[in-house]
Amino acid sequence: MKKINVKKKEILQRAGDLRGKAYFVESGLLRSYTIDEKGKEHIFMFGPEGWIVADYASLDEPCDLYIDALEDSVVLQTEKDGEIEPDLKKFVKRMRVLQKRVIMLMSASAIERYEFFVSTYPNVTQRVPQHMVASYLGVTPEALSAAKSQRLKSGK
Amino acid sequence: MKKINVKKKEILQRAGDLRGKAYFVESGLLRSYTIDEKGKEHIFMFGPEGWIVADYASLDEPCDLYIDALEDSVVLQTEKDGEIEPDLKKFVKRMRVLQKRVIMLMSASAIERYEFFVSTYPNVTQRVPQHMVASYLGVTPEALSAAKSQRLKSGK
DNA sequence: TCCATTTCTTAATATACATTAATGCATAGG
DNA sequence: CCTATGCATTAATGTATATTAAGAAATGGA
Repeated sequence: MKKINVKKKEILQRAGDLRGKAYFVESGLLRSYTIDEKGKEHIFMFGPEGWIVADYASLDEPCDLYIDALEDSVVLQTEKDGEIEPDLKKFVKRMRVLQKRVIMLMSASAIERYEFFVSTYPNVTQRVPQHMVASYLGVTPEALSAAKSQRLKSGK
Repeated sequence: MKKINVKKKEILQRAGDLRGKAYFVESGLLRSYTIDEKGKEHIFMFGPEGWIVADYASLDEPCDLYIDALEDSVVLQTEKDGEIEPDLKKFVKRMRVLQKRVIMLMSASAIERYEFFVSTYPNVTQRVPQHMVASYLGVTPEALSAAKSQRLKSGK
């Protein structure tokens, strides 16, 4: 637990980093964001005073998010220790699922969402009607059906 | 902590309910979802074996989500006690923000997202450039600008 | 078994949003 | 103070997805 001063535009963490920290914002403003394959930024969250900004990658996984400062800020930096309780660990795991879902909803096309869904829930895909999958993805059943048939045509 | 058998199509929880429970799925399949003003369902998550399904409303707030069973299931129902630690409480709060964000991204138009953002971050709106707000909302700066000017024309 | 209902697909049309481009304004830094 | 850069807006065009509608296949309940 270390108090640090951060200058505007300073980058605290990059995607791919291991051992990401958690940042409690005392004053100023942080943000976390991803950069997609096309180089486009997608802001995951803003962190004004009183908020906590962190990547919910597990301890052993690389981060998905960049974190930087939009204003000069004072933040408390804390290690995401391995010593947290099992209850908390479960929460972190579920936060990560949500984090990925948000990023996906902000940036992915219908077919990309579908492929993400299949990899997240491999054994659910065959157990629910497709219109429910569409509802989960945030698209209409018709759009999902069309996207899937298009994928088949264009190889694979 | 109570083990219950749930029949397919049985509804475990409705939006508006107070004191929502958390459900650990031993076998079968649950889902949680919202219903928007137009009556359209938006599935928030599926809960196959091993997953936990719950609404992240605080204890004193009404739930946002319906929870029902897509297959005959066996679930452990646990009270979301007030006796959780402060650390966990913070997590629940942040889960709720994410939950609302996911629902919003699945169902809301650009201008609805903007209004949601302003109410979530009232004191951030004026501190960040609008193109960053757009990035947070998952729309382009141009689309946000157009949506806002359109709202002005059509009364307020 | 049969019928009603649900589910999936396809197609025509509509629409919200993305993309691209140009312009004017504000701002920060030398 | 001047200039380069970032920012917001507007407009023209393109595209992915929504909407609406219809029909065929699958499913479940009586």
